[in-house]
Amino acid sequence: MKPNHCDTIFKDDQFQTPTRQQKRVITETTIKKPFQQKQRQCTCKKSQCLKMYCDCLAFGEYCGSECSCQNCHNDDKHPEQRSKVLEQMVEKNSSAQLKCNCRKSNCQKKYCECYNAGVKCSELCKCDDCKNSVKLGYNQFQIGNQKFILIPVQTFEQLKSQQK
DNA sequence: GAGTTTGAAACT
DNA sequence: CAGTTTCAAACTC
Repeated sequence: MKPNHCDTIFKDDQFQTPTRQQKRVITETTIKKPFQQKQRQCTCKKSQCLKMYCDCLAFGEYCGSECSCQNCHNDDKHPEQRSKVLEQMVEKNSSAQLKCNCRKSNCQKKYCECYNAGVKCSELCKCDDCKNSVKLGYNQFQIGNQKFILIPVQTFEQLKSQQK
């Protein structure tokens, strides 16, 4: 599995863990280990945390103590099943495009992948009555009133050292 | 906190 | 490919 995740989002002086919907955008940028990452929390009951429904797995992470999942297989005791799913995930992500099929949310709620990632809906989308007018550049996200900028880890580390 | 709504992911 | 079901998160009350 190729290393392909950048998990650092820079917002003023705070750092946040990206959500599942932001992931597809993130995977195209720089890519390294998460920095000061908040433990992801899932509540999976039926998927055994072995499907993309699981937020932790969707990021290639193990479930942790913060999770309240049931019958979790996203741990180091099920390496074969886990790696199999992750390989499929990488294949999908390598050609991933941000597109939604929203019917009722007008692409104005976080149900919409595009909206949640702060990306304007495109012609790839099949959404109904789209009102998603978010117009941020690549690597930028807006959630509520807060804007987020995705930056390379190296840049992040530079900024961090400058702040001291 | 419980129940409902939503749409991606999975399945057929 | 399209339609349906399953699922967990987003949302509402």
